[in-house]
Amino acid sequence: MPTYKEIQSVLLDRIKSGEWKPGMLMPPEAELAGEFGTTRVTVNRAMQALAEDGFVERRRKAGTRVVRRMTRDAHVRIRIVRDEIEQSGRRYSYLLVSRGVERPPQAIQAELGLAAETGALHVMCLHFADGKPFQLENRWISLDVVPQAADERFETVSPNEWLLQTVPYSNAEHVFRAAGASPQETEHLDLGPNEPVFIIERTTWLEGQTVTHVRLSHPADGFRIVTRD
Amino acid sequence: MPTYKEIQSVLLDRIKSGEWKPGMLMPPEAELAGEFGTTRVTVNRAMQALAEDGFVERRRKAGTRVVRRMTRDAHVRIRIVRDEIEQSGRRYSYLLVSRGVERPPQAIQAELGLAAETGALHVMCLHFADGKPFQLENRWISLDVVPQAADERFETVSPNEWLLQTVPYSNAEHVFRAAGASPQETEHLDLGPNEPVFIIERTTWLEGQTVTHVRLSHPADGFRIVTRD
DNA sequence: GAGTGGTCTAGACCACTCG
DNA sequence: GAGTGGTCTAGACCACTCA
Repeated sequence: MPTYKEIQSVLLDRIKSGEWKPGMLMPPEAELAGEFGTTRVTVNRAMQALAEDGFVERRRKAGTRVVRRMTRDAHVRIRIVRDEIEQSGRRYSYLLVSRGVERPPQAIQAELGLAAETGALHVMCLHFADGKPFQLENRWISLDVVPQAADERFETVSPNEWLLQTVPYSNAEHVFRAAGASPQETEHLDLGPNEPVFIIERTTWLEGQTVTHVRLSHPADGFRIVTRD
Repeated sequence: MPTYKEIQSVLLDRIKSGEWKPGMLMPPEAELAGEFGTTRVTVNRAMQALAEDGFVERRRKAGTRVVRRMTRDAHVRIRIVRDEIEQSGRRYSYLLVSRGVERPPQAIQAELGLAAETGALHVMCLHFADGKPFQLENRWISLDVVPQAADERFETVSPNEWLLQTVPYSNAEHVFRAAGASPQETEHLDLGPNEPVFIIERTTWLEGQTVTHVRLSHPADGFRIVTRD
């Protein structure tokens, strides 16, 4: 008697091998239960897992179809920058560049959902790998949502790590892009003017309220994002 | 009687609100089943979903713990370049630059897992948005794994789309990075020398065999990757 | 050894949606 | 209306692993 994971794997093989082609209707659960000598519930569990993984689409009455893919999904795991540097065997160091409450530029203000007059905590800092600038962190924190940040100096703990401790389960959206180095990036990352940088922008919210917006800039050589799956 | 999804959502709220903090042991399934007035199986389904989403870790006898996160996961959906351009309301066009069987450079040879003497199909082509170069596709295809590719001219269908039709459920690994434009990119993408480009490199395999390796280069302005979740 | 999660069965009812 | 998936229950046995 196969487990649902074995069934899942067999069904996936049939999809990958082309026995069941994209767009095709798969047999109903009851029929597969008969074939595998198991219950419908077990087959159901297997097919739900396939649906979560994006291989099939299921609708009541309509049945289960192999998905026609016009996209590729990839998963990215972004580590705390300190761990990323240390796990690659390099020495990590940290430098606070500036910290203060300011009125953010309009784009950031909109992103944070702030009223026109409200200030936010602006922190800039640098992360080094073996003494070389690795990442410039340019961050705005909403003091409405995280008032505790006002008491934190960020002289030894980076806002990145502090926020992950303080607001561990916020949601986030990331933008990855490339650009020529801005004057600020040129200066702090020790680059020539307009040299390529890799930028991650992240906006983080908790229960509908924006917590923070950050721009993480990296010299293009020595930084890459690798997906898993 | 709550459904497992309702239970999942209640448990997630307790985690997000900090009632159950990172590292904490959660009550056993049997106890929660009592609390929710349902069966252990239903609670189990809810907690398995939380585990798949990365919020908790479960071990027999040890119980279920809220995960201590030092990472952030993000999901990326990469569309076929034609869809990406057309869905943004721009006109898509395609140009084949070159196509032929060649001995690939060593790095690609290793990536494709080819013997030293073996050739592979090398295709270069361009994707335009409103007549402006949007993406340079530089691809190597293993003829051992996809012999049908030898008969395909790629004059109107890009290798990207052809492969997605032909080998729809291969696995892939992506690398995202930034760089200054190479001479080739400078020429085809209509850039100045060393202007920033955003590069996606993708290696694709099917049942342990490498199908293809591709380098997709984009002018940095006008290209970004946005994550979902 | 004993507590915890992993999974199965058999039967049931419900919810959706296609024709 | 009828076929399909979504989910629950009650009970059971097993697999792991901590103390």
